[in-house]
Amino acid sequence: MSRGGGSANIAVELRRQILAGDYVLGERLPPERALAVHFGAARSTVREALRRLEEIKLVDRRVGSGTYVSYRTDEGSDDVAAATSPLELIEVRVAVEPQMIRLAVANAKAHDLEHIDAALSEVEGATDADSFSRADEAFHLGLAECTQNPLMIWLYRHLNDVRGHEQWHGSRDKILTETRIAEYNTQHRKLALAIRNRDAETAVRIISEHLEKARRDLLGAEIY
Amino acid sequence: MSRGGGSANIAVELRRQILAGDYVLGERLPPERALAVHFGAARSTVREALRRLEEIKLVDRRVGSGTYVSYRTDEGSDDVAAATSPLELIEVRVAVEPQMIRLAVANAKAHDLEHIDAALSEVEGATDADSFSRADEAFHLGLAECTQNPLMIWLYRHLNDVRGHEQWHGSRDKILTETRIAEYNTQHRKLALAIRNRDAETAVRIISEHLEKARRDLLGAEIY
DNA sequence: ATAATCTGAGCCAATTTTAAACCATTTTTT
DNA sequence: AAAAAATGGTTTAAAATTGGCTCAGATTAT
Repeated sequence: MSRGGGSANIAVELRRQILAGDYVLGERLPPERALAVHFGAARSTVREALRRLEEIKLVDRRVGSGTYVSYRTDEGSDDVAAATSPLELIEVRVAVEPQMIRLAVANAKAHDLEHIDAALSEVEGATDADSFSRADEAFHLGLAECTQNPLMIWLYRHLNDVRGHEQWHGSRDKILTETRIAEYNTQHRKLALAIRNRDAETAVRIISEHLEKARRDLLGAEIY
Repeated sequence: MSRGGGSANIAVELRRQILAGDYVLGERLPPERALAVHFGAARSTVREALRRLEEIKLVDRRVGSGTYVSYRTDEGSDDVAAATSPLELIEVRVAVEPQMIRLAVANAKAHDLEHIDAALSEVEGATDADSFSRADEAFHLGLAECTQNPLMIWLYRHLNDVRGHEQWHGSRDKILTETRIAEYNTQHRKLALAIRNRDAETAVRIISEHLEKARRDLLGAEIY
């Protein structure tokens, strides 16, 4: 009981392309004659393949017009994280965080400072790169929360999403050596202190150094 | 020139660009005759594609004027927009834009500069508060695009979403007097020039003044 | 061998695309 | 204020494109 050869394979390939989003909802597939050439098959064979796709409601065929995709793919996925390089993220953080710290110093409440201290303990207790990264994200988000600015908090959550994207995990282990983690933590502690002391200039200076260091460490790692 | 296709695929491609934010709310699409050349199709075919976009309320067409995007990429940021006050938005912009401008000066390409100039004309041509606001958003987004940093562009799009939120419309007419619009436009023009001259320090100074002025105008309006 | 499938070609009917010209409105320039 | 240019709206007829269909022969799998 063979389930057809050529037409089945063509159907599978076209189905794959549609599901992969190569063709999106409403888009017209190439004409049958063109598909025939492309797949090196007879038009009748392509037609059989298209008939199957039509059967499972993946496409819709109209005489004189064409074959159209009638399947909706998930298009709302976040591809920003994928499109953003580590260096580009640092660029944005350099733009955002210094002024964010200034607002944090100005607006942090006692409750926020406690939160920061808790996050600080967390990040200082982290040993491996993975747990450090997560704790570091939480610490910086804590800084964002100090600003009391919902937009700033929302924004920083998304920066963290980008940080947490797959793409990072590769080089991260190279960057986050024990030495560097210790250095980052020194800066974290100084930063938390400066905020507690309402010392904006010192805090801004430290966060700038912090990010500059992150940038250097990153560039150093990317050489290899 | 995208895929051969026909009006359906032209519509799909334009829809994709609008949803991706390549064209922002209120921005004018290229004229039908230009799109026809670009897609290698007859004007009638492009018109058919635009007719579909109009049908689903993605664009708005005005005789003698052009085809305009009437879709705002709103998703998810609605809650933040509602929770963010005008002053809080300015705070975030103050944090983001100066460094953003620095990156813009460093990375802007000829194509971006043209885009900036077009946006500048648009914003200078605006008379009422509504069209000025939209054009102003497009102008600043153009600055973000100069950075070539996808995360920065994504970020600024969302800042624009917040700006465009209903909450603003109330006080906007009080703030955007003719005098102020003229003042803003003076700064816009100087800013565009500084970027073209690759003069980072001047550009940063102007954007800082620009935002500081916006903050002052806002605070002045909120007294009443 | 037999059955199923594929091939290649031709024709049909429906639909879309093209091309050109002209109009109405808006925008820009003079 | 007037003129020129730009832009979307409309019409028309011809040409090109496209899926639907048939059929005889070749190929392939069982």
